[in-house]
Amino acid sequence: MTDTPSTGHNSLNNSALRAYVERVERLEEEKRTIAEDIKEVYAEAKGNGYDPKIMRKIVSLRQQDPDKRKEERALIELYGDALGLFA
Amino acid sequence: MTDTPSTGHNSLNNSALRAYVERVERLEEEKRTIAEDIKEVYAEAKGNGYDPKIMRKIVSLRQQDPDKRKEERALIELYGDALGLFA
Amino acid sequence: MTDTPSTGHNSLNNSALRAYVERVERLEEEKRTIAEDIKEVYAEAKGNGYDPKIMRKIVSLRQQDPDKRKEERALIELYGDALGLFA
Amino acid sequence: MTDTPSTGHNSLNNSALRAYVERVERLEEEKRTIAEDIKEVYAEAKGNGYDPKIMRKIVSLRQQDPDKRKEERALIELYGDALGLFA
DNA sequence: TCAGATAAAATCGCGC
DNA sequence: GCGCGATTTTATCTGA
Repeated sequence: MTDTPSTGHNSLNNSALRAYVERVERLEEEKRTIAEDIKEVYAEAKGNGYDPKIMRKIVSLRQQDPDKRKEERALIELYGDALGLFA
Repeated sequence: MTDTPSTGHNSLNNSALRAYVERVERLEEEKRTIAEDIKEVYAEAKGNGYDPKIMRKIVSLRQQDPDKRKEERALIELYGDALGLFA
Repeated sequence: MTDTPSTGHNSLNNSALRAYVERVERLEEEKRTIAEDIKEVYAEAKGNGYDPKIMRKIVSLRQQDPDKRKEERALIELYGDALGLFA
Repeated sequence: MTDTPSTGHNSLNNSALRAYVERVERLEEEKRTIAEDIKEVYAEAKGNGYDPKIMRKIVSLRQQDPDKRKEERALIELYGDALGLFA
């Protein structure tokens, strides 16, 4: 009495569930691989004297819409100046 | 033989465990309360025309060591310029 | 020409902004303190043989509504069995 | 007419930096795509009556080492019973 | 081994 | 109301 393809004495379609779970798992595996690749790039860059932390910031800045980025920069400047942050 | 209040036949000192857990829970409750207070401050500020997102950045900038902050700013400038980010 | 007595060359009411930011900072400081207290409790518990990771799970389980918790448990059981997870 | 490979009046090798950043960006883009695919799978599963939250737990359980998983389960049981959590 | 940084997951709040 | 995006919390990993 394990799982029988036909009957399904519970309300689950086991094969469908299994298929979904396995698809997710394959995709997660790919994602993990890519994440490792990214780490390697940063490690290599670090080995050549670049600061990975700064690089990460640059990457995230480049992903922003230029206009939004400028506007945000301006606001930070404005608020920061108001508090003497950059004095 | 299940668990009787008096004997304690498993390896756990239940009262000690319970005390730890309850201490954590009280502290977590306090933390939650404060987190809500913080949200309220931002909400109030927003109601008066301040941008909460920018305020959060300002708060986090102010928490950094000024020297570190300046150095990081300079590096971002350097890397960003090298890539034409601020052009 | 409201806010800053002397200069006021920008549209910000500096004192209001400063007040908000400082309120947030005080609250953040309290939150940090409490977070440290929580860590200490776990560290002490660990020193007495309790597993902090498990304790965290227990704390989060206790925060859930009992009915919800039971329902979720049942669903995990159901899905897990369907995939032979607990075999 | 912007960055000249030869002169380098700053300490950065711009092309090397640019190459690293662009490699990261390509990989990040792939990662994002896969993350979206994963969301789609969960959405589709949800459309067929499966609970995505539970599915995520199942996926993460399946990624654990079976022995570790059993041990953790047992500990949660132990601690939970000690606090009357499952009563 | 422990703290700090990074990444993942869960939660929350907004906009459609 | 529901998905989407942002924030926060949790867990993992690295380096001291």
